[in-house]
Amino acid sequence: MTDPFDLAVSPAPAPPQPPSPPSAPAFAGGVAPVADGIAQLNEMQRRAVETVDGPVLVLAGAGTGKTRVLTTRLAHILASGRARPWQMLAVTFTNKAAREMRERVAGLLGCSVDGWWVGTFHAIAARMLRTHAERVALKANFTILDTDDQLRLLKQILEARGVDLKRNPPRLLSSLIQRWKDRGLKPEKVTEAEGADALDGLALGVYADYQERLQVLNAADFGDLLLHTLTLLLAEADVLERYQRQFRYILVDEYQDTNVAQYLWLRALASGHRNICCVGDDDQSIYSWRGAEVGNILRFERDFPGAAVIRLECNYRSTPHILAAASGLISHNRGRLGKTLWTPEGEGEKVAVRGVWDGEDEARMVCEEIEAQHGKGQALSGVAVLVRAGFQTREFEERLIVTGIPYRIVGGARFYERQEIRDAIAYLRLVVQEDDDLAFERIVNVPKRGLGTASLRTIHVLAGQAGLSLAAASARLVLTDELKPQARRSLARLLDDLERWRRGLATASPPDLARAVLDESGYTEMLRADRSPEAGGRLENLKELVSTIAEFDGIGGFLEHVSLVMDNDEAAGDDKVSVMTLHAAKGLEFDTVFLPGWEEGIFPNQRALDEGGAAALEEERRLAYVGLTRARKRAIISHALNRMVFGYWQNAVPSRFVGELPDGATDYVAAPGLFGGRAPSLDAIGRMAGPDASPASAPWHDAPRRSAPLLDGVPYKVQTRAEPATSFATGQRIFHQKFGYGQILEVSGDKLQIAFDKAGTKTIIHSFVEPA
DNA sequence: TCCCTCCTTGTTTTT
DNA sequence: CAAGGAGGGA
Repeated sequence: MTDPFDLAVSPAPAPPQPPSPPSAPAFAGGVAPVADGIAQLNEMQRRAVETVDGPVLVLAGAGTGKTRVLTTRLAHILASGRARPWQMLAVTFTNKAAREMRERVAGLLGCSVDGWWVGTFHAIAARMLRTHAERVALKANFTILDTDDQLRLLKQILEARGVDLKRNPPRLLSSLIQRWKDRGLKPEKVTEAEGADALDGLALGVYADYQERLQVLNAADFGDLLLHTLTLLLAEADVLERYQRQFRYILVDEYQDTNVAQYLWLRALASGHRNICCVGDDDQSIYSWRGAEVGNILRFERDFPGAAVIRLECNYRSTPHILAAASGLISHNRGRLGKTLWTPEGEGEKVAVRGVWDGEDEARMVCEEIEAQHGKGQALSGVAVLVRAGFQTREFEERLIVTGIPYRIVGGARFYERQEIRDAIAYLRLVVQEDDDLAFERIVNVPKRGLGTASLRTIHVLAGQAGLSLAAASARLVLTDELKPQARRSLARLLDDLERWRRGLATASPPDLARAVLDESGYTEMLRADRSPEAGGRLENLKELVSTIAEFDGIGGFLEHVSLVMDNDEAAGDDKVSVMTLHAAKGLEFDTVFLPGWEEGIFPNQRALDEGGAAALEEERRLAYVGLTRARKRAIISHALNRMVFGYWQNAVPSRFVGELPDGATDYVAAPGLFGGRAPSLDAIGRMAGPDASPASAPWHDAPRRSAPLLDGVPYKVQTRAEPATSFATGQRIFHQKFGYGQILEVSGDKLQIAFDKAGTKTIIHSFVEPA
């Protein structure tokens, strides 16, 4: 196995940067509020803010004011005149966190933060990459692929290799490739042994093909944003130097969630002045499945010797009982740095643990409790239902509707991932960049234009042979008789439309143009004609999309936003109950938190356990810890005894986590009639769900999937047909697949006038013809 | 080419 | 149980 850290940057032992000359503070108006802000901090927080130079690692437990420290620190550095705004780099993990940081800094300093380097890893990487795209053989206007594009591309590659898609689903390949990228490994960096291991070497080959295709398409996926930027920094000394010099201070949020690529990226940038401050909590590391390395926390002190380590342990959020429950639970984990959270608050309610009959009962119990709380004056916006996996939201949603409690599903099917939105975006992408083959494929027959697989194949063949984009190949094909008249006509129409819209880029306002595209393409009409229940909502979504575009400078800016900010920042202002996954809840807090589905198999999730073993169990436990620590006043855990899984009723064992909660902090109540009216002993639960308990694996986990025998397929090439055209002369006899034999009447460029013996006279591109 | 039906197959978590 | 894909018929 490769040690990814071998990629090390030469540590460029830059001279310790002298403290910047105390220039006039850039934010005269902001200095006083910043001083105020600092004055309100506790001692540890203040140290974390004021230890400005050199490497700093802040271990911040849940609810200890992490975000506050981060934003105050940023503001403090600026207000003290050590750096100008563009000399600060602040990276977060999620868009939500980035947004919050921007808002709070803007509030603190009383100025706009537009254009500052505050954002997610991906957004910042994209920004750097656009500036230096040509260094990694991309053009500055490269497309950022979404998951859907990625899968389609992989599917094409697999098909071209003749691989059985059922045994090697694109999703699996995608995640393997993604994992390599997370570790900062380009195809040539993956070691032989590891490459050969993954799907008998298939995966590595596909990875290489995939990267090649992305290059040709002038596209990058999410992983590439980081990977290419890393390449940039490691291979282009001048680029590295430029950014090292520019970013005098670096702040990193949610540091425990960084993956290897991100870590190397940070280390490269910080290796000169070493002014890097990372804030994280090992107990809240819940993204290892995405390549996050908690080890980065430990590595930090090694790579930045002399780093100041500051612990924030005073919790301002939760009651002692909630804190005790969370601490007790997390203490079952072995691999942790260890923190002791304490709170100045008084007693409060114990954590409620409820046993119920089944999922329906659970939803009913939750809704009744919400109504009761609401009756006592609890705002609904202070209530959250946190589930392990997305599909669990459904039964709550149903019950909430019946009960009439306003709610919002956070993060569910994200706005920009909906089909109609993607289609619309594909149209816009194609208007902006006609070479975008993936967008072309997506919309060429949506709405139906009679351009099915056969026509598309023809287009592909020509595109491959002539090295053209699909749109360019289509433009040539419509001048010939290669396609059926009907297909040819509608393809021509589509190309005309695109051309006209493209001209509109200069003249029409972005929203007007988008509306025109949707109407004139027939997309809107298609939805109107659709009688299915979703159609109405889809039209609504498109309207919303069009109005969103108005907020951006142009279509281009909008598309960048769409690719990177895939969440919809729903107005959180309304008084609604939030329903979301535990992952989505990280960084949030609520008065009342419901934690349903604490059952073996669901939480901890069986699949995670099967794949990740003991380490995965600890991550599940951290997830439980994250869930509990979201609660300010009240936490209600529940488990059902019967659960419908895949259409079958299964009886469920309470989660081992229930048994791990410290007795004194919890209050167990079983629904009347369960356990003969008495609570089961928590010991018993612990025993039932203990490490030895291995509940029957769900049916889909039975046997490890066997990989298909390696099909030594044709190496993937854009070209699907071999020979380049031979030259043709007037009068020559030729043969055509579809039209049969004929004689060439005229040669003009790559087009031939041919009199076919049976099919009449037609115009054909020479590559479809062979000498008779 | 498109539509319908049957069948399989699968549910983490997200930039 | 659902959704999505494959395959067959119009």
